[in-house]
Amino acid sequence: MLDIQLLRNDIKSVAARLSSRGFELDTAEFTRLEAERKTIQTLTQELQAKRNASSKQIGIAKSKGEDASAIMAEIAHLGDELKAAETALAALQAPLNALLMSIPNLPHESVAIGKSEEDNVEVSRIGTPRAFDFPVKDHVDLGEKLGLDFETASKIAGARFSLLRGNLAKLHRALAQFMLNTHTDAHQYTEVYVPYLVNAESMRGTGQLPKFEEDLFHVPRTDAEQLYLIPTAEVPVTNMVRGEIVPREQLPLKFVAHTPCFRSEAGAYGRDTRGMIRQHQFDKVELVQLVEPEHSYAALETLTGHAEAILQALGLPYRKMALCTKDMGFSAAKTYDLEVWLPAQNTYREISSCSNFEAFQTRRMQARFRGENGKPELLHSINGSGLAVGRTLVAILENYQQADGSVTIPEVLRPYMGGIDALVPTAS
RNA sequence: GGAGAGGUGGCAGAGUGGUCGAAUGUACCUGACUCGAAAUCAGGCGUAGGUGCAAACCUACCGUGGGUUCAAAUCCCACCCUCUCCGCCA
Repeated sequence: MLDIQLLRNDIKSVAARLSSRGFELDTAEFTRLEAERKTIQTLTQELQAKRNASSKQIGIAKSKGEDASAIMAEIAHLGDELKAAETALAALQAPLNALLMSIPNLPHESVAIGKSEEDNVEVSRIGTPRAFDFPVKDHVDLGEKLGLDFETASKIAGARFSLLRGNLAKLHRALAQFMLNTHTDAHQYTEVYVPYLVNAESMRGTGQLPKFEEDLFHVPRTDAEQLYLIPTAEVPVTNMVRGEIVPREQLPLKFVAHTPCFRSEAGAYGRDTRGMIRQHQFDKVELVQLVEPEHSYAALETLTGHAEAILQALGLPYRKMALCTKDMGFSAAKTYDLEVWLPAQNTYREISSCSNFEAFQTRRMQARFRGENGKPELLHSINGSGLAVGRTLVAILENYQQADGSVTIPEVLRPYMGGIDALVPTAS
């Protein structure tokens, strides 16, 4: 959510910055609603003030045993008038608030203006894709004999689910463990274990609601509030500070969580249907930081570096992309995507997305700290995948495959794998 | 699942219809005393919003949402959450 003051004071430049990301702000509508709101709010408050003053007089008169019927007669008509004003005000504030909630974040000034993902800027390219002297297989073909089973998953649940067996499942677990240990030990994040089902308020806090309801899995309950399956650990972790005023000396807050993520992929029919690139359920290790505003862009750089450190330790070639205005998510002010090399697709594919949301999320959730002057100020939130576990597994399979269909296990993962150095295909 | 208790300011805790945005304590800030500190004394100390150049004034908020009333922290209804005991349970 943007600061409404910004819209009141300088809606033209806000609209200009928003149009760079393809969002056309209805400035006429906002200005109209806002002008009406001002009039009606002032009127409402005047009526309330009158009522309060008179009620006080009645109270004083009665406590002295005097007759208050004169004052009471004077404001007898006030009730209906006030009720009408309050109703009118509420009827204005609802659409005003809905409009405000539907406006995406302003892109940071360093973000390239673009029309599509074609305009994203490559910041760096690390590692060299390996030269293969045999025809490369993709992770589906490789996985067939290594324990990757889509048929059974689809029998159990349906399309866009996967099932892992044996050492492949263990490798998946090893990746998550390795990432968690690296972030807690080397990068000083606090590990948290969080709910995978959250309430609507939390979804509003991080920006999934009200606009992206169709992307979420719902869990209706007969005798209780509806819950949602988390699409990313960003939701429960960032909402830890919802409504809190964090003591300044505790900042920055740095959390890491390993959770499954659930996405309906409603708008993705037909895209990435092969393999485990795009699933309804996948695991992710998520990094979240809550920092003072002046440090948030530095924090975005270091957090992105923490995600990169995993790719580097695993020896996976990747590139770092600075997303252009059009390709960024709704809540982000600036985003880096990390894209890992997938030899079978002969391309780089997103494996991590690291964003600075500035105060966009924390304003919605009123997550604050006490600034130098003692006044509460909004925190900035930053998060990023460090990394998506399923896609990392895919990258390992494809980049570390051997001619015989086996897959070498990267050095750093072997301690988590009981010392074995390769996944070996089954005979059949 | 059954029975009960309760949600008030950073914390504790009073307040059952009227000068209550809320006593008191504590924490915190400022000042006085002190060489300094402690103790003591005095003052200050919630959040959001509106009008205004400002000073200031006004409005809302006592778990959430409705309702009754001239007036609600206080009465009524619904919901959410927490705690205790019993039962069940990974």
